[in-house]
Amino acid sequence: MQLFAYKSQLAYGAAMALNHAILTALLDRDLTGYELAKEFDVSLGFFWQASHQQIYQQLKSLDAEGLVHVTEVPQAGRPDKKQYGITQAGRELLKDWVAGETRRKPARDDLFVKLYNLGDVDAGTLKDAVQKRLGEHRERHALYEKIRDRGYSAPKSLSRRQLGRYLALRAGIRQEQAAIDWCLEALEFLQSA
Amino acid sequence: MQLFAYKSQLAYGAAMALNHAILTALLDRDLTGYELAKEFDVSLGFFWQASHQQIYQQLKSLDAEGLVHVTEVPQAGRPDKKQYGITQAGRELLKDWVAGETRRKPARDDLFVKLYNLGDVDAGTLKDAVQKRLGEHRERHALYEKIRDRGYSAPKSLSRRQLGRYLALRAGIRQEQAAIDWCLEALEFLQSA
DNA sequence: CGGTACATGTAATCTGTTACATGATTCA
DNA sequence: TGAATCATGTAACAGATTACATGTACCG
Repeated sequence: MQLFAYKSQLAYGAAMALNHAILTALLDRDLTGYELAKEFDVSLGFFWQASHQQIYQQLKSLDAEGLVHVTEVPQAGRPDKKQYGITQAGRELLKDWVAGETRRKPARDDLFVKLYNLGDVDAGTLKDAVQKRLGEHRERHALYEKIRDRGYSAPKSLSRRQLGRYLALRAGIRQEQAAIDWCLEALEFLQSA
Repeated sequence: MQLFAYKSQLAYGAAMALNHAILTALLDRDLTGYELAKEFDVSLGFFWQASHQQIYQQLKSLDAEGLVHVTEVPQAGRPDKKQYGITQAGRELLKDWVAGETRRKPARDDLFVKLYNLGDVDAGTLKDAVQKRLGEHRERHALYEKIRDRGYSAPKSLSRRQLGRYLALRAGIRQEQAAIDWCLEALEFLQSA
């Protein structure tokens, strides 16, 4: 019964879900739900976002499946906390997942769907949306570069573990740069539209 | 009661959903569910993907909300079809949506989460995943360029409607190019890891 | 006194995916 | 005969979002 539930949810090659991201975060060190939520606001969260509500629910089910273990830590003055760590079963599941199929998530960006409406709406509205997006991409790009400068100044001599994170960061930097370039191009066209 | 349901689902500034993409597709001309599904395999579907199952369900609820109208077209020899068109209410809702907030979808790409596992798994596995991804991006990039060459050779003299589509396509081209460049960079690093 | 950080959760709803289901026509 | 195209759907489930809920400690 347990086995069946396990198989159906997290079998080899299963689609990516928050579960795998949480287990990945726990490879480094044991974390509380709260700390995990913070991790998903930065770093890993740049590539897989999740809210604290989602995280607490997933931790419960990961625990039920034996993929993480919990230690309750009583605290004076503040709420008790639960520290989660990855189990051997969790590590094995992660490895299988990494070795399995990697599918691209279907693209879903409303800005581009909105652009399909350009013939029927005020161009200024869309120009503003692109302008706003430009700001967001610039901000994110700057953040990524800051992280790179601080922690990855010598990419050729990184540990395997660090290299993975560095490559993900490089992907982020390139994505943001491409988005910035596109916004500038689009704004030029929209200027005269 | 009707109004309440309408408000809660598609109010001004509401989050993007398939509904808006469907209404956008219907701006051009009336379509059947089947044709919409095909549209979501190309063109609009590059920026907002959807399966036929989802589309048929959404069409039903869009009809119930008066945002589209249906004409049943009996056919000899093949199944009858239902042709959908956007209503005035649908057009207004779309306009409000375009004018409303445009939020970035949270990034969720399992490839990058997998890279965080590089310290604990065989590098070859991840190299293969990046290699595969490279092929997908190259294919998609080539497709976008083909579409551009065929329909948008003179971008400076496009109609407003065409310009919107062109800019979305340009975004796609830039995204794919950035992804290709990243894959090549990553492969070089993973070669020696 | 108000805001932020710490700390954890439930419930309802919405959205998307996968599996299942049917049936004719055309082309190789 | 078998695959592709046309044509439409239901049901179950998985995953994500939003709203709601609670309470302490510390800093300004």
